[in-house]
Amino acid sequence: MVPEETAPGQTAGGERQARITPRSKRGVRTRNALIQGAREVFERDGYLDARIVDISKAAGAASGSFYTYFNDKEEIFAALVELVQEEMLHPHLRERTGVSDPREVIEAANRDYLEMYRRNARLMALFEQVAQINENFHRLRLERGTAFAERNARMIRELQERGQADPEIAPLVTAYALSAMVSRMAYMVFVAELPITFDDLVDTLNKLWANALRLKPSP
Amino acid sequence: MVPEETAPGQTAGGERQARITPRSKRGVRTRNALIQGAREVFERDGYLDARIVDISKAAGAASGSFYTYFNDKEEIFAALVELVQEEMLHPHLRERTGVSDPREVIEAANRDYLEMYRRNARLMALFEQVAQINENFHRLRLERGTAFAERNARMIRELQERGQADPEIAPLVTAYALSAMVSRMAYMVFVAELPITFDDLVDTLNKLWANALRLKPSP
Amino acid sequence: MVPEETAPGQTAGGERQARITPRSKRGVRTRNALIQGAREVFERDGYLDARIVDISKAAGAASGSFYTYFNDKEEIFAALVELVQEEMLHPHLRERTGVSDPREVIEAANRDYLEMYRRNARLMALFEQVAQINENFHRLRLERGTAFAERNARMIRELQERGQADPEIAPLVTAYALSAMVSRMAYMVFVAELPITFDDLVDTLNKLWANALRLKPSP
Amino acid sequence: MVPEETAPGQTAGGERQARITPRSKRGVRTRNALIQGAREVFERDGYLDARIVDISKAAGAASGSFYTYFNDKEEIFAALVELVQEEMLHPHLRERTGVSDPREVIEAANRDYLEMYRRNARLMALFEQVAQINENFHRLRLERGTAFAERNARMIRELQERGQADPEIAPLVTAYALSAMVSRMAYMVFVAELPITFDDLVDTLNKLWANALRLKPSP
DNA sequence: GATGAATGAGGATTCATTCAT
DNA sequence: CATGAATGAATCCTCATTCAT
Repeated sequence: MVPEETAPGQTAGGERQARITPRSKRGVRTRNALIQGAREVFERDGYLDARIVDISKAAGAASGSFYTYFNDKEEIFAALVELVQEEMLHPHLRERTGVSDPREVIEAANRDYLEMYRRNARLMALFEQVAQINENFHRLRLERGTAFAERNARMIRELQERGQADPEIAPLVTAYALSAMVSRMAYMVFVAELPITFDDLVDTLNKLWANALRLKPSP
Repeated sequence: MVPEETAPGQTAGGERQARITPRSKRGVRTRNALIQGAREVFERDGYLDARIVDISKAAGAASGSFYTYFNDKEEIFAALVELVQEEMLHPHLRERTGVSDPREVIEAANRDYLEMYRRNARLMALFEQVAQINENFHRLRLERGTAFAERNARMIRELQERGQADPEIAPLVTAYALSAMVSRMAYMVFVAELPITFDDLVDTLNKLWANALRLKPSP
Repeated sequence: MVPEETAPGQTAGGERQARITPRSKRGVRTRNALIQGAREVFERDGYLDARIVDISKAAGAASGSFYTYFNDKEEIFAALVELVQEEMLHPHLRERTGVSDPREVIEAANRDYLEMYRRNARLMALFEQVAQINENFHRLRLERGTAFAERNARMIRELQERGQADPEIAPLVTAYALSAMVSRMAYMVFVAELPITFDDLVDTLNKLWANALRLKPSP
Repeated sequence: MVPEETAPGQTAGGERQARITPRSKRGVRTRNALIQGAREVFERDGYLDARIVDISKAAGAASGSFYTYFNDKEEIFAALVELVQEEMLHPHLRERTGVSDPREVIEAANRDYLEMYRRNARLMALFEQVAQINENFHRLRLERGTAFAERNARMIRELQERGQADPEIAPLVTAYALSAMVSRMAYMVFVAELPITFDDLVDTLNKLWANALRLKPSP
């Protein structure tokens, strides 16, 4: 029950002269190589120390080629984010049809999120960093988080109405807070490498969610 | 029940040519002016865009004077952090002797933290940013957080032993998680300006803490 | 009585790898499109800011195609000049056979020149600019001007011999000077948009010519 | 009787971050060295091919020092123009008090202008070039020319009123045209090196002025 | 100690020209 | 012939750091 706060999809920010979208096969190859190169360099050096030349070199291209497809670091970062999004959310798609026990839904969502985070730890660290550095991505992440929290808040409200959750807690604030808890812990364990096992993390977070909402125990 | 994760105290990082500690009255004045200038510029432009010249100018000093006292931006930032620490924690000092109800202790601590965060929002935003940018401050914040979480974990363990808290939850992970929740929410409300009132924030976070730990209700 | 100083005909400059002269119908079409594209872009952006890619794009061709026909910007500019020359001089062709009164000849020539300049103001501005930028076109324009001035000088000398013009003035310098006056005024009115009406311009320049040469009044 | 159209004095164009005006003696020296270096390089390579590094090098300074005082080539060019102005107009100041014969006034002015032009031919060529390249200087020159022409037009009108000049010619257009004639000829002789002697040039231009205005002969 | 100018390495960006398809 | 992407040399510009006064 946490935001996919990490993966901005829309273009973040204002445009300058839009660079081309490759028409030829070769163009597509180069553009992709650049994005992969960017990923490599970003993950290795961080956003700030990533230089255009290095990205190009990592892509096996000349530095000028970078500008065929992107205006600057921010733009290729946005492209990377977009590309990586599916990749990251993919196993999230495992169908949970038929699952109706709220506790189970929440637990599965948390686990999925944490697994995704673990798989993409370096990338998530990068997103975290860029959100602190770049206004556009900062905003984007907030918007994601908001959309997500509103969905969760709706769920909490329903549970309250059905008498299955603590009626005293404010749904929206709660939704934000519990998501924040999970995503921040994911950061601390998988990026900052807090020595906590995956299972302890999942278990504890799930229990905390359940307790916090005062969910009725599963039958 | 949250970390003072924000205020590194030891000098963060390795040494180069140590700059002077001012002896003369004039020296002290200049050094302080520089730190205040740094604060001004950091808060206005962010850590990355803060230029040494601007800091010096804001301090009414020549850019060369900067190097009389500091080696670089990182060093003056550390000095700023050190200076600001007391200022930030000040009203935290309100004595809570005699308070023994755990719920009350927790609620007071959360409220204090959130008030401090609100008062120093710009500075906290800055610390958050720098922790993402600078290895040394990143590490420092983790250490703070760890020390803090361990203290909280101890408290949780004691409550569990006294039968006052859910025995199922792992104390350390829980301590980390709940602190993370509070500090992250502080960021989102006071820095990102999520439209949530202060009272709603405090209330909800306190309830979530209490629920999460399954504290027995206050008598 | 002014130079067609604007339209270089010979190729201006040295040779490199000579590009092809199109044989196929398609080739002719592309080459012409490029020249028209060049005109468009030159007039819009000026010579300096005109980029090969833009010229090609304006021609509906790929940037590589440019080099099938031209080596560089200078070369296509020369081609443009050549092409445009006829276009510019066209109504100049109005026959003035039988006209023998020198004053009338001069007045007609001036008027024709000024009309041509007005019609092609953007192009003339461009030529003026390029002559200041490019050595070859600079020289070319001088040569044109010289040829033209010599012709005019001859005319002046004849008038002097026939007692119809001031014998005191040096024919060649005068020829240069009066031409310069007319062409520069054309620039100032039609390019720099000095607020002077066409008729005032023609009239005054004609009177100044007549006065300067001390032509006997028309009978 | 020609414009000092060549020497813009006000700052030409919009500003960015204004660079410093040197406070120290050393600063003044460097700034001047840069302007002299600019002059050297501009005269040698032309405005377009002048590179910042070369200007700095010619000034015996590092390329970064350039930016201490100027934002770009345009700005140092403006400074050069300003500096050079007095230098150029200096002997122009020769008092002509007591001179009242209009013919004499005109002849002296023309001669002064032509001498100035000859002395500063390389610089004047440069100004001519830049006026064709740079919008701001283009405009500036026009303004100068206009102010100048208006003064001359006034003089012509007075002469007409006193019956000393051809009443048929439009004063303003005439003023523009005759100035244009002189300045353009100066360019052609001293820059383009048309093989005309200084005396022939002065004499002829003076005669053409006198004729054009139909000045009464000097007594 | 303070000043403020000088330095120059470092990185971004453009665009003419080439060349494989 | 046409295409359009790739190349990389050439400049511009910033700013941390040094240093003479």
